[in-house]
Amino acid sequence: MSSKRRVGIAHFLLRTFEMLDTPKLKHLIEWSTCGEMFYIKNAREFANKVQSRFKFISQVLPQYFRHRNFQSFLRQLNMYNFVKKRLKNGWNQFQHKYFKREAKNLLIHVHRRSNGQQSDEEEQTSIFQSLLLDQQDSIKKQQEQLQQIKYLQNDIVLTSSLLYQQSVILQSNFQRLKNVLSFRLNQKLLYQYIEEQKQEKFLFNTFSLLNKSQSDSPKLTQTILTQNHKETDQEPQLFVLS
Amino acid sequence: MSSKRRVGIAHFLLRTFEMLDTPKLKHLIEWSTCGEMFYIKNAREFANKVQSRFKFISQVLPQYFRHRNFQSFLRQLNMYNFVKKRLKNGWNQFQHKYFKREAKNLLIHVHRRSNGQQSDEEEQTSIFQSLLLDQQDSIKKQQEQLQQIKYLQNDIVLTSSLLYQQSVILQSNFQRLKNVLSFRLNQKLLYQYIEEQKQEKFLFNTFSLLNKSQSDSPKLTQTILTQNHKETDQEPQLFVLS
DNA sequence: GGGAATATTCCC
DNA sequence: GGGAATATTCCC
Repeated sequence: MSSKRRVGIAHFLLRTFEMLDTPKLKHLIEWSTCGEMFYIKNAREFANKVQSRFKFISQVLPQYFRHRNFQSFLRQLNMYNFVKKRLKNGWNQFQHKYFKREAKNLLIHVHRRSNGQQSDEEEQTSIFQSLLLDQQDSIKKQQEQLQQIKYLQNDIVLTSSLLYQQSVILQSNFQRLKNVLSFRLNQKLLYQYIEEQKQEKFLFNTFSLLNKSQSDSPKLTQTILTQNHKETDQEPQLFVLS
Repeated sequence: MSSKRRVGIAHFLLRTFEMLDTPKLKHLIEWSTCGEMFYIKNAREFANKVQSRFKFISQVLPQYFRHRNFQSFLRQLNMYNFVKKRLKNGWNQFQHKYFKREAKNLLIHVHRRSNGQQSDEEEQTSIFQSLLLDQQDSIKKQQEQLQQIKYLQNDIVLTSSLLYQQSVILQSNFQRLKNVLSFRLNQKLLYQYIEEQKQEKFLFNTFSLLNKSQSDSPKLTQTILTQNHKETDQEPQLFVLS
């Protein structure tokens, strides 16, 4: 029956998919949010007809095909049975059952039409397998993202922990200095010191508030507090002059 | 042909799946790492035969079935054509083609055996659809996880930033205090102060080292440093007595 | 070299 | 949008 079919994916489909995968072209050609269809936003510029005095502004179509005619591009889409729709804002919307952002493996099922109509029946099993492969790709990508986030999170926890250590010890230094000063310094110096205390206390309160609002995930804060508490062997409280 | 098949999923399968989904039971019944099979680690306790003087320690089987006999549980697994294997460490391993952690929708294809052998042929399409649904579930769950992690990470970055602010301002206070002291205090007090300086410098160096080692993800540190730098309008350097 | 599929152009 | 001619590629 359909044993004559090409093995690979049509060049036209690959190039078009490639275009859609190029962030720099988002202002001209872009997937819909859900990735089920795509838009061509400015056919003129997309086809590279915009001329600025002596040279073309962009080089889109000819970068991907051997021409710079929007009509030819349309003709191809048509041969592959894409459904075109003209949107109110002037964009062209194109859609195909097997042409989706998250399902590159489905491309193999997009067939060029030769004579009249093409046979609508496909090897359903083969299509399912393509879908499965695409989904597996998605899962793999997400897992990689997760792994990277985890690594970064470890770094962040470490950084936070050290920052907290530093602040606790600084506080402790302040404490000792204060003890000395309370005996030795004159009244004027004490006033200045009190001002600094207020400032410090304000910061500490800010931080406490932040902790409270993180009720969804108190783990990090918990970790930092306990961890450092042990090491410094000192209450991370603020001392009060009185 | 196979039009006689049950509509829903067998209660036994659902309950067993549920058990495996219960973290508190991980010491008794748990999926393998890959989720392709599961283990029962202590048949005796799992079946709720362990008695501590006057009462049963756990209440596993009877929470899910109307009995507390491991043999009955085994019989069910057997009727559903699970493959049993006894591991060296005493655990029981069970496996079924369509009973997998990440493929709950496949459960519909686990059939109870009525007479001799069950028919091995399945509606392949239906199975593919189940697999697709399961994978979609996985993808959706992971996306939600990713989103939550991203939110948390934002919070953490904010926390770190505030902590760093605090430490920089404390350092600056120290600086000012030192300037006063260098005029007013006697020699003995200065010595003590120098000691504190050393301690603080040690911490700061430690922190600097940490930053260096984070070459894989220097973004956070970068953010913190620049952000705070602007706000305090002061070099976060250590001052030296000389 | 040449059949056949795909790509591009032309035109109604 | 789609038929048809031509151009190009692929492959035996």
